[in-house]
Amino acid sequence: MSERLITIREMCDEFDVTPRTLRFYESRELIFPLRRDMNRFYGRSDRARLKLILRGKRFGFSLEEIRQLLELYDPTERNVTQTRATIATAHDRLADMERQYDELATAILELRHQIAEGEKWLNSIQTDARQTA
Amino acid sequence: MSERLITIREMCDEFDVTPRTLRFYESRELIFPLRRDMNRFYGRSDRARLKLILRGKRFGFSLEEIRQLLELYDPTERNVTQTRATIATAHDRLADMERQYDELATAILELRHQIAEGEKWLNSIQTDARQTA
DNA sequence: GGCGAGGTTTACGTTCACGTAAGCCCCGAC
DNA sequence: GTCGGGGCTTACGTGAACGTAAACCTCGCC
Repeated sequence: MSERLITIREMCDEFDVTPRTLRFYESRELIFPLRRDMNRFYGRSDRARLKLILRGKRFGFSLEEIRQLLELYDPTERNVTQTRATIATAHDRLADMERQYDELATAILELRHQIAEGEKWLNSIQTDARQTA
Repeated sequence: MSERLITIREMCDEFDVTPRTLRFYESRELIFPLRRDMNRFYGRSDRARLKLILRGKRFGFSLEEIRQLLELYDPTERNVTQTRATIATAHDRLADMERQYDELATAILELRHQIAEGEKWLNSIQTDARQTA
């Protein structure tokens, strides 16, 4: 299938990150670009993983938590006991995310309400100004 | 109404944080406990604010972003231009949260799928073991 | 009256997730 | 040939969000 490999710069442009960030993620074993004479080349899998990494970060997960989750998405040389552990922690993360989902719904409603209140207050001030004019 | 004031220790127990954390939030002007002869006493407002702070943190917001949001929830001496700015950034945060809400829904579905795949794989291994036995 | 528990300030230490700078290699252009 | 551009490693710096230690005060209690 001749995987389309891209350089670190193309990767950075595509995902809006710095080379330092990609090398850092690699050092933490979150991505595994192909190394050819000292240079890095990123394939489809690396792009998929980076996408998941950035998404995980937006949800407030640490890189270590994300690394554990990535093991689940990656069907490389699975060991049974290892996979069991991965799935167990994945269940925990899933529970976290479901809790966060509900909380987020509540927070969004409350924030909308507060914004509406604030705007109402601003309008009342405007009205006062017009009346006293 | 004789507001029920609680000590720093009670506050810590109620929200599972350390005294250091509460003092730190105070130094960053996120909460404003009453000071009586060198001691801190927390009221209803402080508890409400701390709840919002901890929730904001779970969503990945920085303390500074949270501080700005808190201004919206707090109707103390509002200035018009100030409130306008607060509401503007609140709209941004709201957009962030709505994006995150949608992303989270997708991520949850994908994670559930991956967990199911992992469990299916584990079962297939179990079956192989039985068959080869 | 001493002392332990709980509060306070000040200040340096720590972890995470990178930023930034120094120094080196290699390659294509001028 | 050299020179700039891009990539590499190594290593120290940084901001956020606290942890932790030192040194103090004060209150209730035996």
